[in-house]
Order: sequence, then structure tokens, then C-alpha cells
Amino acid sequence: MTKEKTFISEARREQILKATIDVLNDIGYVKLSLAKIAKQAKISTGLISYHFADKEELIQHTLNYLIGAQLEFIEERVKKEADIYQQLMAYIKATLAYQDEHVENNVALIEIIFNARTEDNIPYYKLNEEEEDPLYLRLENILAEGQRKKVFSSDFQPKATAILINGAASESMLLQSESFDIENYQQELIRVVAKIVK
Amino acid sequence: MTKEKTFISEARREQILKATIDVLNDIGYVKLSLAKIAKQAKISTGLISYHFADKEELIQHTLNYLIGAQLEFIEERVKKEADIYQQLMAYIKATLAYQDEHVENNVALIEIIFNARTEDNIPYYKLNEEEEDPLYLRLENILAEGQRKKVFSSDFQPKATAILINGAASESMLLQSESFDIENYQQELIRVVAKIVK
DNA sequence: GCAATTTTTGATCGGTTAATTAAATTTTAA
DNA sequence: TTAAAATTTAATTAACCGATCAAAAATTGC
Repeated sequence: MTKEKTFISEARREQILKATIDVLNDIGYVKLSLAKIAKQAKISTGLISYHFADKEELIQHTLNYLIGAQLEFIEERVKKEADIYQQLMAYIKATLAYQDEHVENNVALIEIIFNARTEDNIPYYKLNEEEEDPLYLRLENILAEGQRKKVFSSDFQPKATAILINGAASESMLLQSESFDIENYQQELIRVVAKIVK
Repeated sequence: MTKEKTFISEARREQILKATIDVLNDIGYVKLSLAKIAKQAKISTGLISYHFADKEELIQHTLNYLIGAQLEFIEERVKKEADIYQQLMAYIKATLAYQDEHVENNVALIEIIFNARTEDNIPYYKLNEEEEDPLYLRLENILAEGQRKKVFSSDFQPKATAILINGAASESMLLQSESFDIENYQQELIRVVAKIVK
């Protein structure tokens, strides 16, 4: 109820949020300030405070947006596949595709996760994500379901394998150079995962 | 030549460096200040400025130390093995062991890599490490040498596979919880890598 | 069209921080 | 003993930041 905002208010909040992502890409979390965000969005600093309780709430919303966008992107492609094996491949391809196509979002996500902290001063990257992170769970479920349906070998552990695949997939997030051939890496990763699940 | 420091100076620099690692673990890079480091080391802030030109030089030295320590730890264990296959396994085990046994070093490393920036304002995590990072190169060389010696299958690409293995291995760095069984993860990772190199 | 409400501005307040430096003191080494 | 090196203390400079708020402007509902 408290969150029923007007149309214009929602639009403004989204504008500020997008500006935050831009500024994070430009100068990073350490130098992030409301003044910089305001300048990027071409509004006054006071307006940010009007729409967000404080800087932390703004960052929290930006984080939620970024996580949601990635999840939606991947889920969208996974659910198009009926076959469980194709779902697994879609998951991997979508993960890499998102990193390639939405670099700004990934950079902003990294900046927040590795810098922002909870009220208890615990950095987000130390929070146990594998227990709650919907992306982790999605992958783990695909792997487990494949085993249940006897499509995959029962020769691997869904949880450990999910961590492994996610680790291998997100590594490419950090390697956006000319020399890194993401197309080729995707093929290799898919070949390896195919081997694992047999 | 300019770096020829006295014994006491070297000891002090190392003390400051260790204090920096401690403070990074306690409060993170964002809140890091010379005052906090001085307090941790139980010295005056001025003394830090006396031994390090500026904050950036201190961070740079801390980063070099952390990278060197990890490399040394892993290399130490790899070179004990004569067999190339055992070298590969030693590399993976050592990578995970280091993350488990030197959590403070890894946290400090993460804090610096994901926060500090070069003079050109480029974050360290965006620098193309796979081209220069000695750890990457070491793994890639093991994989390539194994193929050359026909011990490994020629069915994978050393570079892509090195990225994959490093990604899967470093993922566990972020998952230090009670629910995460690093022992079990190591076994799974080793099984998978064994499958890849056949 | 007018009054109430929402949105926006922009200046200001109180606080933090880094880096530097000068001067005084202590420690070290030869 | 003494000169150089190491260390403390404390003051300075100068920048910046997040939050606040009163007032202005824009929008909405009636």
C-alpha cells in the first residue's frame, strides 16, 4: 500500500535508477554520489531524495532491478524449451548472452555486489546466494529434474554442478576483451556441460 | 635502486600492508582510510605517509603481495608433481585449498580488485587478466603440455578450458558458508575436469 | 479555472576524509 | 657521540557528500 506511487513518480524513479547504472559504469561505486546521479539524470539532487528515502534505498532498488532483469532474460529463454536438455543449454546460452548484450547491467551489478553492504556491514558478495539466488535454484532444478527424468546421468550432484556451471559461466563476465571469443567459449562450455550430464 | 630500503623500513611496510588486509576484511574498501589502517597497526597516520607515497601506492603493494602469495602457494604444490595429470589436479586442489585456508587474503583481494582503479579510472576487474595473469597462464600451460604429451585428449581448447576451470574454482571463493561443503565440491570439480581432459 | 497536491529546485548544513607538512622526539647505527 | 632515520603529534588545506528544507513550479482533480 505504501508503495502505490503515481505514474510520474514511477517513471522518475526508473529514470534515476537508470542514471545510477550509468554512473556506476562511468565512475564506479566508490565515487558514486547523489550529485553525480542527479547530473547524469539532469535533475536536481533534492529530487533524488524526494523519490528515495536515502542512498541505500536507491542502491537496493537498483540491485533488485538488475537481478530481476537478468533473471527475466534467462527465464524467458529457458521456458521456451520443452525438452529438459534444451532447457539446460538455453540456460547456459542465455547466461552468456546476457553478459554479452547487457554489459552495463553486469558492470553495475558487480559494482553494487562487491561494494554495498547490509546494515550489519556484511558485503553482499558474502551473503549465501546459492541458498536463495533464484538463478542458482533454477539451474539446480533443471539438473535435478533431468536426473529424475533419467535424461541426465545420475553421476553428478545437482548443487555442486550448478555452482560449477555458474562459476564457469560468470567468469566470462569479467573477460570482455577483443581477444576473448565469447562465441567459442560458449561452444566449449556447452560441450563440457554436455559431457558432464552425459 | 630507489627501492633499497632498510631492514626496519621493510618490516614496517609489511606491517602496514598486513594491517591493510585486516582493515579490508573488517570494513571493506569503501570505508578504508589511512586512519583506520594506522589504528589497526597501532601507529600514527603520518607514518604511513612516510613509508608509502600515497594511498594508491599502498593499495598497489597490497595487491601485488596478495597476488604473489596466492601464486606462490599454488606453484609450490604444482611443482611437487612430476606427472602432468597430477600437476593439473594439484593446481585445482591448491586453488581451492588457498581459498579455504586464506580467507582473509581472498577477501582483501576481492575488495581491491573490485574497487581499486588505475590512473585511467579503469577498474582492475576489467583489465584483461587472462592475457597476463600468471595463474591463468600456468593452468593453460599445464593443459597444453598435457595435450602435447598425449596424456590429455586433444578434444578441448587449453585457453577456454583454463577459463572454465578457473571460473568454477573461484566461484567457491564466494561461497564460504556452513552449508557449502568445499571438500565435496573439490571432489566434484576434479571428477568433472578428469572427464574433460579424459 | 482554481485550489490542493505533487513535483522540483537549489542553496545550505553538518559532517567526513585524504593528504601533506612542519616541528619535536626517539631510535638506530657507525 | 653524533648524524641519519624513524616516528609522533597536530595543524592545515581543500574537497566532497548526503540529507534537509523552504519556496517555486507544475500538475491534478474538481
